[in-house]
Parts: sequence; structure tokens; C-alpha cells
Amino acid sequence: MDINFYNTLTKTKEKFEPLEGNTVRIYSCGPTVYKDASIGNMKSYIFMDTLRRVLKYNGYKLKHAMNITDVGHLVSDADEGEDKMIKAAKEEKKTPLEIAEYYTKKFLEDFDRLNIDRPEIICKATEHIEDMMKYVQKLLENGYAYETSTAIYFDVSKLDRYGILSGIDLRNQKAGARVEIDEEKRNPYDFALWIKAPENHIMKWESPWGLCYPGWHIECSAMSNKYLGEVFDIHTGGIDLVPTHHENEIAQSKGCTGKIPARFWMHCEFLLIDGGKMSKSLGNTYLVQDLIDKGYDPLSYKMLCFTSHYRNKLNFTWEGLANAQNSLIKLKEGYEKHKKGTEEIEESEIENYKTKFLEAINDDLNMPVAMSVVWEVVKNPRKSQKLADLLLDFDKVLGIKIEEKVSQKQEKLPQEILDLIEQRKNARQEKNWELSDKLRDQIKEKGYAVKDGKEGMSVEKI
RNA sequence: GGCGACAUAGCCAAGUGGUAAGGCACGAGUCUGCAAAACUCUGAUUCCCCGGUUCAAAUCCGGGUGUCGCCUCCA
Repeated sequence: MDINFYNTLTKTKEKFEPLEGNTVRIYSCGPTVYKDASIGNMKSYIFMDTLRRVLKYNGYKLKHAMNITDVGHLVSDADEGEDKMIKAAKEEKKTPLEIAEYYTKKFLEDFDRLNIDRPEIICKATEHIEDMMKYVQKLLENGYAYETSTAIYFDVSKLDRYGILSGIDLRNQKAGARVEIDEEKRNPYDFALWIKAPENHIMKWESPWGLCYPGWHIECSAMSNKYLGEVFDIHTGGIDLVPTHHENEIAQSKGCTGKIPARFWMHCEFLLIDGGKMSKSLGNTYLVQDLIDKGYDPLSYKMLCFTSHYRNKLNFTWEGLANAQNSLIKLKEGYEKHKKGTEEIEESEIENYKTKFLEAINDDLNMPVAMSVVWEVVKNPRKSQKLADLLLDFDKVLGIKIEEKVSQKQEKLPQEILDLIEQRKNARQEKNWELSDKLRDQIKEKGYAVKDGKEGMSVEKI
């Protein structure tokens, strides 16, 4: 079956086929490891994960690289100001390396919690300084770069067109409108490839142009070129990377190899919080850990992401997450029922489900529609092991650990509550319903809900 | 100021010309000493508003209103 992906470069859905053989080469822009990654960041990596899984489900092999930016990403794009890594290091009184290690570890922990399939290659900027230097050298040789007293700059006027991805027209842009004009720069949109390090700069490397550190964009060009070649299949990232980072990657690549580095450019839309932007000042920058602390299974968040399309903004609310968690629990319960089922299901019915599911995921990762197929299977009144197997098959794409129970934080019950439960058990045995209900109310007042199931009483914190 | 996106039931949302997917919540019923859970059933004569095109529009066109985002760092 054909796979169609939306390509930011052409603004249309196009049929996807690997450029070479059966292996899909992907590059994903990874994190700058100077702070915790939010659930907003994770939306983008859940998209990346789904992309990987869909391609694998279609029988492709993957060669996927993701960078870890541990140097060079400045706090401002004006080629001035501090490097994010160094700023964080100063604030936390650690070395940049310690900062990078700490946040990289935490970042990958979140991958595991969300069951995000890791890229085959995870590459750090600081381990590819040599490659970047060569890349800069090549750009200078090709006449696309020039040296000033502060940096090596990319000359955007040398390109036939700068701005093909975001659609900006440089003629409409006013120089110095936001960023102070650097007299040494030839064009306002010229960006730094290689920055000359000030005396007290911590992270710097010996280079033909003195002690320097890399610009933000060069790492992705150098590393994608190294691991995936001059032109690879898919480049992914958050939608915010389109106007600056990816535009500059394309510029660098055109200057170096003459080619646009990736055939498909896929971008994930942002997560909104309560209808607005996630920001530190509003105190709504939630982490995966915050979800866990509030008693949610991180996979509930993944489930929430599947209710909307990756190219649409998703509005995060705690109510929405609670909904998603409920549906995740029901989904898993539905799987268990099918697993124990003994009814017959015709092969054609299974095939029908499979086709519908595949059509959805191959249509630019339409997970909301794919999920509706999953629910059809879950809610099939005939309970069959075959349907359980089918759900397990679908889970290769979803990655929600359908065979595992939802993990909710369970705290130990206080002795006080345990005593009340014991009293209530006795009351129930004596069919003293009045006392039993009274005790249930008491327990509820203390913040715990009692449910009487067939296998006895269960208690959970409200 | 420039650019862009979106507006579909209480909430999260699919659907881009053929007569409104799905999930959660709510409500009703079954069950249970009651409650919860579970199971079953149920919801938009209508897709922000006003025009237009068409046999036919949530879907296309024009206008309006509203929300949000980007152009600063962000996934």
C-alpha cells in the first residue's frame, strides 16, 4: 500500500518511497540538553516515534539519526549572547559536560517512559567538532561563507533563494527591525557557522580560525551528512524549527553539496496548554515527571496525542489527560477480554481491520482514524484470541504496551484507613448495611474511595 | 507592522463536494443490600456568522467575527 506524507517543502502530501533500497534514512532534530524536556517537546518525539513505527510496520528498515545539542545553541539567534549550555552550567554551578550528561539521561528516560523507540544513531555535537570544521571549510572554499572579526558567516545572498521552506521573502524583511545590525555582515539574514570564542569562553576548540565554537545549525548539517549521506529521506522536527534552523540547514547543505539534504521535511505542531502557549511565566511547563506525580501513566499522554493529528495543535488539559487515561485503561481491558475469548473470527474480518488501520497510518500518520479502527476491534462483541493478536499487532505502531496494565502511582494505605476497612468488612459480613455505609463515608472523608467488587473490596486514593 | 493556522456535541477530536468517525464525560437501563465497577442503550436536522457557486457544501469562493501561533529562545 502506498504511503503518503505531507512535505513541508512542497506543502502537499506526496507518495513516500525510500531513495535507496528498503532502508529509510531519517534525521531528527533532537534536544538542546540544558534543561528538562517538557511534554510539549515530547509531542514532537511521540510523532517521531510514530513515524518510525509506521515505517517499520510497512516493512522498511531504518537508519535514523538524532542529535543531542550540547554546544552552540545560543540564547539568542542574533549570534550574540551566551551559549545555552554554558549559561545553564553557570547557573547550576556545574561544567557544561555535567549539564549535558544530566539532561541527556533525563531526556532518554522520558523516551523509555513514553515507550519511544530510540533512533539507531544518537549523536552529540561535541563529538563531531572535526566534522563541523570540515563542513565550514568546504563552505568557505565554495564561496558561501566569509570571515569577520567575530565569526565565520554564511552568505545567504549566494543562494538562488533563501527561505524555500518557510516561504519568507527576504525583500519584505526589514534589516535591523529586531536584531541590531552587525556592520561586518553582508546580509542581515547571514548566520554564524563558526564563532570566535571570547577569552573567558569555556567551550572552545582549536581551529584554522583560532579558538572557536560552532554555530547552532552546523551540527545538524555535518552529522546528517556524515551518517546519512548528502541526501536522505526524511528530516523531522518541531514546527518552530522551520523558519530558522531548517532553513539554515538547507542553506548550508546547498552551499556544501549543492543539494537540499532531505527529500521529505515533516514537522510536528505545538502543544497548547489550556488553549494557550506553554510558558515558564504561566507556570504551565509540565514535564513527564509531573504527569507521573499526579498519578498518570505517561502512556496516557501518548494516548492523548493520538486523538489529534500531528500537524494540528493539540490542546492539553488535565481533564483531557484524565479522559485519555480512562480510555487507555478501557483499551487494555478490552485487549484482556479478547485474549481470554474463544469465539471464532473470520480471516476476512481480520484482514478488513488490518487494511483500514494501514490506510489510516499510511495517510500521513492519521492516528485519530487509526484509533477508531482500534476501538472497532476492541469493542467487537465476539471475544477472540485472534482479535487480541490483532491488537498486539497494532501496538507495534501505537507503542502503548497494550499487554501491560496501566501504571498508576499507588501509595500505601495509612493504618487508619486499613482499620476502617477491616471494620467495614465485618459490618458487611453481618449485613449491617447502615454501619457499612457510614464507614464508607468516613473513609471517603479521609480521601479514599471504596468499591465492592466480586473479589472483595478495593480502595484507592481520590 | 509582517506571516500563518484554526473555529465541528460538555471535553479531546476525525472528516476537504454527496448528506456528520472515534474516545472520554453525562444521562437511562441491567446488575448489586445501596453505591462504584462492568455490560447495554443514548447525543450535533447540524459543523462560528453572513452571502455566493453547485443538483448537492462542514467541505469550494467572498466578506465578517473570534481564538491561537510565529516573526526573540523554544519541539
